[in-house]
Amino acid sequence: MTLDSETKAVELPEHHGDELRLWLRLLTCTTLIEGEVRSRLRERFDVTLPRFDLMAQLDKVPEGMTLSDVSKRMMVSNGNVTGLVERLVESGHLDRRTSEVDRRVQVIRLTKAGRAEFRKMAAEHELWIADIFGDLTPKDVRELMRLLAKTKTSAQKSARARGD
Amino acid sequence: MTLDSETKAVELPEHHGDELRLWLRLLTCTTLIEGEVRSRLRERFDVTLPRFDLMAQLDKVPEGMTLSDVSKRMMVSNGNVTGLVERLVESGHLDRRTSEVDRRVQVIRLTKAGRAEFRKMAAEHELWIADIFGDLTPKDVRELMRLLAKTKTSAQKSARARGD
DNA sequence: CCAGATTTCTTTAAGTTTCAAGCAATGGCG
DNA sequence: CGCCATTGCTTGAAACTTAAAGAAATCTGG
Repeated sequence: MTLDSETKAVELPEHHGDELRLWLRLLTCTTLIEGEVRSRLRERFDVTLPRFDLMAQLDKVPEGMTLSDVSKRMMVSNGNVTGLVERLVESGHLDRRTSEVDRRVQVIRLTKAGRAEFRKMAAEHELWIADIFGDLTPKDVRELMRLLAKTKTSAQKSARARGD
Repeated sequence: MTLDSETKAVELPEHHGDELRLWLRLLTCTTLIEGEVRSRLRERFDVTLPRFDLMAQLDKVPEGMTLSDVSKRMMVSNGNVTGLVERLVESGHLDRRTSEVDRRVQVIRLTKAGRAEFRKMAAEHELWIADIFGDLTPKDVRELMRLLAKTKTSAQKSARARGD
């Protein structure tokens, strides 16, 4: 019966409300900011957030990336990227070609026009973000960075433990 | 020219990269956790995250809420809620009736079955969240709560300044 | 009372998103 | 070489999401 009581001790209803509240607050913050950025992007540049995000990924890598790379970086499904890229190629923002060393692979890059347009948007976007986080002191920012890094690591560990 | 130089001083290209990096990290964290929760909900209960979230809102208010209330709380559009509710009524989780004092208003509540199913899911959900945030100390949690509250206030202020 | 404004919800179109299934190309191994 | 597992991407179905326009009920100021 010792084992039994020990087992019970571990399974006793613990106090997890704080973590739950933290998660809800994290989600609220992100949703709030995301909505704000989304509506500014639409209003100001008539562009959607996913399009902007995709272009942001590509802007960092002039030589281009494969669809899989994009999909991993954006943490969205492959099929999602296929559709997004389709529309961005259609609108002339992206350039897409099949890799010559591996014909399964599609390499996409920003076109000249796409890059120019993105840079313009990105410059304003950065100001919006600075404004949105405007009440935080540099110390707050550092501290949040640190705690979110820790959170990310913790979440990744938990995901990995379950089997990715 | 004093005014000019003062103006310039304000408009000098400032250092906003930190805020941008913070926003990206915040977004990464949330996306990561959201994806994890989403896939556990599907795997374990074959339910989508939006359905779960909607039921979570309703669980807190046994007498029910209007669609507008839900839409505000979840920070999603009205049309979105209309569709979600439709499917959840269809599946027997929700009960919907027209208010008698205002015939524009639809009041929705969890059905008995819906509530029972939600409670079961919520119990496990809370454990997942605790696990996902498992590396954070109680102090980390408190500090994150505080900083995210500040962030939320700042973001709301910025949104309001633009005109909601 | 009643005309216009507002609120609540639905509808529509376009786009985003996931998951699962499928296809094509590659790479490894016997 | 030839099988077959893997990888990269696309497709298809269902769901989710938004913005915008519309319909119905209510409220408000004259």
